[in-house]
Amino acid sequence: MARTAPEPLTPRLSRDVLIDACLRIADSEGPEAVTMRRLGSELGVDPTAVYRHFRDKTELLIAMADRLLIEAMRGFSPSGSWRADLRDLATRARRTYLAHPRLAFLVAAADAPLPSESRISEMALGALRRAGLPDNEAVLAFQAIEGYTAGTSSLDAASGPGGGEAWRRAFAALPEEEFPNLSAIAPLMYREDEAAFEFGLDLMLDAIEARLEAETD
Amino acid sequence: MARTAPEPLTPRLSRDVLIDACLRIADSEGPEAVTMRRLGSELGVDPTAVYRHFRDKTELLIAMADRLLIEAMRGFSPSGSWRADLRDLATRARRTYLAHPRLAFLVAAADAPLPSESRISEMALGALRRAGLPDNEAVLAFQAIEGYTAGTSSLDAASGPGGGEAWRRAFAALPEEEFPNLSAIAPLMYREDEAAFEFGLDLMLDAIEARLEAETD
DNA sequence: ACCTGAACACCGTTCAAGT
DNA sequence: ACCTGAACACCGTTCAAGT
Repeated sequence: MARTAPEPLTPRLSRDVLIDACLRIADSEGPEAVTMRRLGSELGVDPTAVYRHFRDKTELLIAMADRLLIEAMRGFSPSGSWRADLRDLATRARRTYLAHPRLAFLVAAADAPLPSESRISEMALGALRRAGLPDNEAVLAFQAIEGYTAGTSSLDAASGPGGGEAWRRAFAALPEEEFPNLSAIAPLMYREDEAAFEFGLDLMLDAIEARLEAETD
Repeated sequence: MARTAPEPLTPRLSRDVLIDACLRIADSEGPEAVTMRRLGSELGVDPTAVYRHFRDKTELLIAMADRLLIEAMRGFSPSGSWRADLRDLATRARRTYLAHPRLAFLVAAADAPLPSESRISEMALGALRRAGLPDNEAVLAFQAIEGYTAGTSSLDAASGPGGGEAWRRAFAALPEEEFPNLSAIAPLMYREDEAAFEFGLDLMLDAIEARLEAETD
């Protein structure tokens, strides 16, 4: 009798399908929920099937990071203002790191730059050189802004939501004689992560601008 | 017959003894080696004995972080120059975060400020207020500098030693037409984490200084 | 009061086996 | 070529029991 066609030739898994599942789990249940077993259950597949497509979990997460950073930069194009460009790039990266607290660490610990990272670096270095910064300073400024953006955003993401309130209360409760500054300023502390991030970014950009003016004198 | 004295009244464990053991293990084998079982073997004690002194592992690591930050600030005293003070505080904190890559995350995720952190905040806010910054700006500047220092240092610590060399090679190998800036600058990238950190810190301090001068005009 | 030890509910990963 | 499933070597933590 007629035999049915041989078993499915199309693989059920692929790198993209796995990355999609990672993102779905991370977004709905948090990054700590992304385990091989959870991934297997999400896709109705044995947990160890993942190893047919990625060497290990780190390689999978790195691929996810690359996807997220590419997505974050989609549609960016230089505006004519180096300052606006750097702000735009930093803001896009920040949003990604806020949504995925562990991403920056993964990227930093990788043993090669992600493709997305090369593209971001290219764009940011382009902005700094167009601004007129000499190459040696462009590198230092790039590293400073990159570290600031990735670092502060990751730490902001790690601090629990509504954590600011608890810290203000703790600071306000400290003895005034020993902590005169903190006592006085307590009500203002950690109110707006976003404002603090932009303040610090603008400090750096202001100083770069001042440096450029000094050099053209 | 004479009975020996009752069993040892002095506990074999204490919070300080456990923190010491953590530091010994972290320094010699890296932070990932600090497990409850390893802690037990280090002290010749059952791994679960730790729970008599700390609620969970996080509480233990937070106590370790507090110890390290107190140690880092030992001997600091205001110099008369707000700028030198902030630089000194940031450099001390950076050294600690470089030596312990996960510390900043722990501190950020804690549900209350560490005692050491209150003291550091008090000193840094004092410097910014002495500089002449209004309170609302002092808070933002403090948060920016704190995040920059903790963030970049933690990320620098996470990147493998000698990682810079691999990244330079990868950047140099990119197609020049698509990555003109990165190709040109590749040999200069990620050469000196320390120089980049100080460059970024000085950018922020320069901008704060400029702001102060503008306000007194 | 403090520590032990078995046990539980997890991890990432390897490897021989299936289809 | 791709997936399964048992197994290994780990984790943090709980709880009843010992002394």
